[in-house]
Amino acid sequence: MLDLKFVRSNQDVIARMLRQRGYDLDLSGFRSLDEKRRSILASLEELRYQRNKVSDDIAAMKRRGEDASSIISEMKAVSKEIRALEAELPAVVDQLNELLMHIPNVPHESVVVGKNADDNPVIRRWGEIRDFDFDPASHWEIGEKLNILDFSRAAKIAGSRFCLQSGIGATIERALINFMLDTHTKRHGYTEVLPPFLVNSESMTGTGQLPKFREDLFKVDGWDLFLIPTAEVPVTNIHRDEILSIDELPIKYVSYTPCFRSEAGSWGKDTRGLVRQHQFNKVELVKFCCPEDSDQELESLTADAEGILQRLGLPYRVVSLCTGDLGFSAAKTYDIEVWLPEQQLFKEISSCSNFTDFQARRANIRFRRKKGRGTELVHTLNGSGLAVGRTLVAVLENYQQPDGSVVIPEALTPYMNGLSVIDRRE
RNA sequence: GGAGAGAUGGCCGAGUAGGCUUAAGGCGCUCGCCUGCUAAGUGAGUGUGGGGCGAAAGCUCUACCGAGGGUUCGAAUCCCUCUCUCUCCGCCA
Repeated sequence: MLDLKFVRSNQDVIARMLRQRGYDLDLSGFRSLDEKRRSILASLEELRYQRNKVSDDIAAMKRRGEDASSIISEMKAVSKEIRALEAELPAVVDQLNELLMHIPNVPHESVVVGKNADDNPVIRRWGEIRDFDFDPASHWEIGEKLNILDFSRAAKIAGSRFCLQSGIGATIERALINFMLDTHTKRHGYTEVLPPFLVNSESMTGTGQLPKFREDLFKVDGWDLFLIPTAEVPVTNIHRDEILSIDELPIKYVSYTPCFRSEAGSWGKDTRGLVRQHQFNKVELVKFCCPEDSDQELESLTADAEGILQRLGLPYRVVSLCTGDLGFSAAKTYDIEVWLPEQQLFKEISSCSNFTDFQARRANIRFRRKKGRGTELVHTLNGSGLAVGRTLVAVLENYQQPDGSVVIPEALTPYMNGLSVIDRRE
């Protein structure tokens, strides 16, 4: 959510921003709603002032034992007026908030203007794409042959877009999770958190999934609880409605959670394999920092995520999302895309974003500086570090051998009880 | 699930037969003073959101005592509903 005062005095900036993002949003009602709100507030506060003052007079008269009945009946009318205005206000405020909640964040000045993903500039590449002397197989073929991925039984248990991993398939998932958590806690200085996997609607609103993206969520029937689509939701909400001390900043959390997404609107996309599932594991990085540090924190957060791919020896590239491809709450986003040899393309494996104060305003997360009074909103950032399922896809496909076995990256073998090759077992 | 107790500022903690409460007092913090340094002492200041005035520093009004309703001229205080925490009992991985 943007600042009301900012929107009020920067209508032209907002309009240009909406155009660049490809949004069609009518803001014509904003000014009149805003003025209506302020005029109601002005008369309301004037009346309250009067009421407070006269109430003191009544108290004083009563203490002196005087008769106050005529003033009291006078104030009855004032109170009635106050109640009428109080009843009028919420509807106006709600409409104004509704409008504000649907305005996306202002892109960072370094974000290029573009229509869609085709306009995303590639920032850098890392690693060498392996030259296969055979036709590389897809991860689902590899996984089913090795007896570690079982999509048909998962469909029986739960339906499409689920996977059952067994034996080494379960172990390597756990190994990847532990490898990522250890790397981020020991090498990159993050604090590990294990949050609830179900959250209430306030939390979903705080990070922006509600009200706009309800369709993407699984809701628990009969409860105000949703399955989390990403650890970003519970972890960012850790500090909802808090005022942090500047000494605590930056706060860096790493969190493993399963993620649950309905994937409404992506029917027919990535229907096979692990790439797009209703449930997948993810290790997420979340930061809270001072406004002046968030540009740099985004760079280091992205580098931390890249570090995982580098240690696993998986080739990737980093793209910067253009205005047309940028998410609703983000001011700037780097996507890290890993190379998948079977499809011959780079596939998103991490998305690292700076939300500036956009999420913090909605979730009411502030901090106080040592000198100077008042509070400021923190900046929040997050990024996958990494999507575990897609990392497994990349490992299986990039490390496959002609005989159908898969070499385990060196960094991972300590987490695999020393196992260095996944082979067909009887 | 049953019975009881509770929720007050950054923290602790008073305050409920409604009105001199502008939410006492303490801790912490900030800025002074004082003393070789530290500690102690001492003086002042110190919540958040919103509105208005102002170039600004600031001034002023208003709301906020877990959340939401209600009673009243007036609610931290009385009534109702809900949420959460604690104690005991029951059930349970």
